[in-house]
Amino acid sequence: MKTTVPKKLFQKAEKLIKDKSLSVTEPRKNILAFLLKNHGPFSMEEIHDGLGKNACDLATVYRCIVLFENSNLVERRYLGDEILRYEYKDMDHHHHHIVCRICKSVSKMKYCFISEIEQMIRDKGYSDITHSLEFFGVCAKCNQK
Amino acid sequence: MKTTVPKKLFQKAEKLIKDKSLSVTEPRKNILAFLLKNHGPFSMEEIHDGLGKNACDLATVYRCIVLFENSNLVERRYLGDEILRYEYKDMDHHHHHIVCRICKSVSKMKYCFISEIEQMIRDKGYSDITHSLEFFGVCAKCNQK
DNA sequence: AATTTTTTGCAAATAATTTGCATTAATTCT
DNA sequence: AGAATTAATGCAAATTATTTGCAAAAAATT
Repeated sequence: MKTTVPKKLFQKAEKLIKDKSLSVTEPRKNILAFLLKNHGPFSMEEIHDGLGKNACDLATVYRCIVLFENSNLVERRYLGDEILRYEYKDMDHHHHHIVCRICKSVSKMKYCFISEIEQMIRDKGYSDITHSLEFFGVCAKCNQK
Repeated sequence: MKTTVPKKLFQKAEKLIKDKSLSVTEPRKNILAFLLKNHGPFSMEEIHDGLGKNACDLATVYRCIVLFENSNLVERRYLGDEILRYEYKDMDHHHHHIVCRICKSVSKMKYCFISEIEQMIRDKGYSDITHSLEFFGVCAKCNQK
């Protein structure tokens, strides 16, 4: 991954962090800017590598991602293997993923109509309902082989 | 957990294992019977403990569960924390879960109408589609406190 | 600019999962 | 059914992933 991140995204990252009243540090800016640039989701290691070596310690990635997750800036994804991955949580673009079981490619799915189910759950007395929805399959390319 | 498992379930477990042409061993029977008796889903440790001490080694639980998963006898669940859990995969009773974010209680949800989405994904060239769908919220009890 | 508070890097600790291998158990083959 | 073969298990050790303590560095506050 390891791509150059435009200055604009650093500024956006900085603003997002500030708006959550978190202190703005180099590692945090780098990590969030990386996630703004690249859709992911990425594992901790992938994020660490993506920043380029010596950007910050892996332990710092763990700490920042957990912080971002608690601040609702980052969303954790479970994609069927044992690795947890993270991506920027864009409130305006709720979506899910389709993961190929063979090549592990991930493609975005913007459709999601489970609000009816959520309403049912709300009727049972639950509040603050969220969901996790991912699809798995064998993609067209892998089917050809 | 650690409940006594009726003989009938041991026999059912044995049959299920045999039908997948896997060798039938004590640990495998115990583990599957435990999952037939208790809904779960359970972590590796919970399964191990549930069998009663000295039933088999924890490493054996890992090996058996992975085997069962590959044979489609057991289903892996991601419930929002970092622990993966497993339950018996009853082909006739596809379902999902609602997890309370506070007390972690898990309740079953038999509703699932995402076949339309799966069709869309199929149209994109994917095959063998499955999905993972879990809901999270704060349950009625926890809301009272 | 100085002080206080928070975060980071590094190393070490912990926890989770996997593996090698000798032993034991299950299956297969007379 | 019993011997031979194959596969699974237990145990310990190795590996991997994640977390933590603490001194140093950086950010926020004054």
